[in-house]
Amino acid sequence: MFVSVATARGASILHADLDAFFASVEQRDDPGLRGRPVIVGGGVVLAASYEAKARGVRTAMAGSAARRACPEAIVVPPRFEAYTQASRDVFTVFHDTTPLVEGISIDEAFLDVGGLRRVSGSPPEIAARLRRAVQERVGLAITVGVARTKFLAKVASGVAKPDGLLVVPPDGELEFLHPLAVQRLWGVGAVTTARLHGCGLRTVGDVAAVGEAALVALLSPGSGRHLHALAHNHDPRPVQVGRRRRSMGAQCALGRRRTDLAEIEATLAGLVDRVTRRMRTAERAGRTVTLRFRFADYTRATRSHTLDRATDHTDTVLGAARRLLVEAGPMILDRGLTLIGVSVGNLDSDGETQLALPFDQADGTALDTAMDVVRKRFGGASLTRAALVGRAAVEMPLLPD
DNA sequence: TCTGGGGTCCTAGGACCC
DNA sequence: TCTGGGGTCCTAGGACCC
Repeated sequence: MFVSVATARGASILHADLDAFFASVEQRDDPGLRGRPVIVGGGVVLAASYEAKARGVRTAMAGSAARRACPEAIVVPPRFEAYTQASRDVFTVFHDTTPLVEGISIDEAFLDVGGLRRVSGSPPEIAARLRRAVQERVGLAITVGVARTKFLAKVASGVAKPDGLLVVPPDGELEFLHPLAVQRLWGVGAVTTARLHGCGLRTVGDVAAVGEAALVALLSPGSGRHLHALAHNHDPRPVQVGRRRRSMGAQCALGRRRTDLAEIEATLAGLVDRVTRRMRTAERAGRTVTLRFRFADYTRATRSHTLDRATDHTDTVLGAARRLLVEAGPMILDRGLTLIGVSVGNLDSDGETQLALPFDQADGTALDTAMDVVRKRFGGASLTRAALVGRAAVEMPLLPD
């Protein structure tokens, strides 16, 4: 594990987000699709080009509804290998910009460029150069938000889409934030939006004007405090380098036809094989096997079992999955299974982890700060080596006791 | 309109231990 | 015989994200 500590000054966090990613890759690779409404995916919309979005097509919309909204749309099947490669190419550009990159998903990442001012220029300059580099080297449009915190940088890129750049200056944060709709807050989805609207809270400013206790009472302790902090622009989370996934899974929609347990078991075996192969490739092992079910009425259920020790063996995972399936058998037959998934969680961490921590003072205290954070986060882990990297980062490999 | 295939994090209750 | 508080782990459900 490594820990890096970077100075936080000014608006130095970038949130870079590719525009309509899957659809943009399709338009890049097939000139005949450029400028036209493109839908990726058949049964459900995985991605829509901006031309299709302008006609009301939305991600996750049912394919039939999308075709009704936009009959002239060109529907193409997804090419996941092409998207994975494009993502790798874009992340190479990110890593050429700064070592402090936190990948969020296949098409977005946070970059901390606070320590690069003397070498590479101001964060807005770096952001503009990053956008040009992604366009020139990968052929894709990317939107970048620049702010003092991750949350604001993400909100900024959301507002700036598509193909935009938006800088939120440190002295203009609340003026930017408070007029926005509550849905712009990270973690506020349909359910929370409805609850807030029910109380007459429609903008971030409205939420900020309500006390934390009221938000906690309305939502839950966790999300109430979270929302209160964001509305008041408190987001101390650092850019974390090298976060590893905590679970790996695979799932398969079965359609509405009746299936028997033997058929489901065969599907499950295929899913387990897929997941454990990926685990072995990634050199990860896990302990908790979870089955995920979705039923004809779109209700869901999960069943899980935690093994004594972590494994990546197909047969071990399959054995646990089969037992869970048998236990769930009556429920499945009763409610009509339409989707089955399996995932393995509790993945051990056997490699390097990097944290980037903001700190206010010069390099001497950076190390102390980092060690405090590491002790809190990793408990018994001990620091074995520390090295200064550049002017603003400290890297420390850790070994468990 | 009738829904894919990935993931993350939070909450809450119960078992179990000291 | 009747009784505490705190902590961790496991399971299940749910909201949310891309």
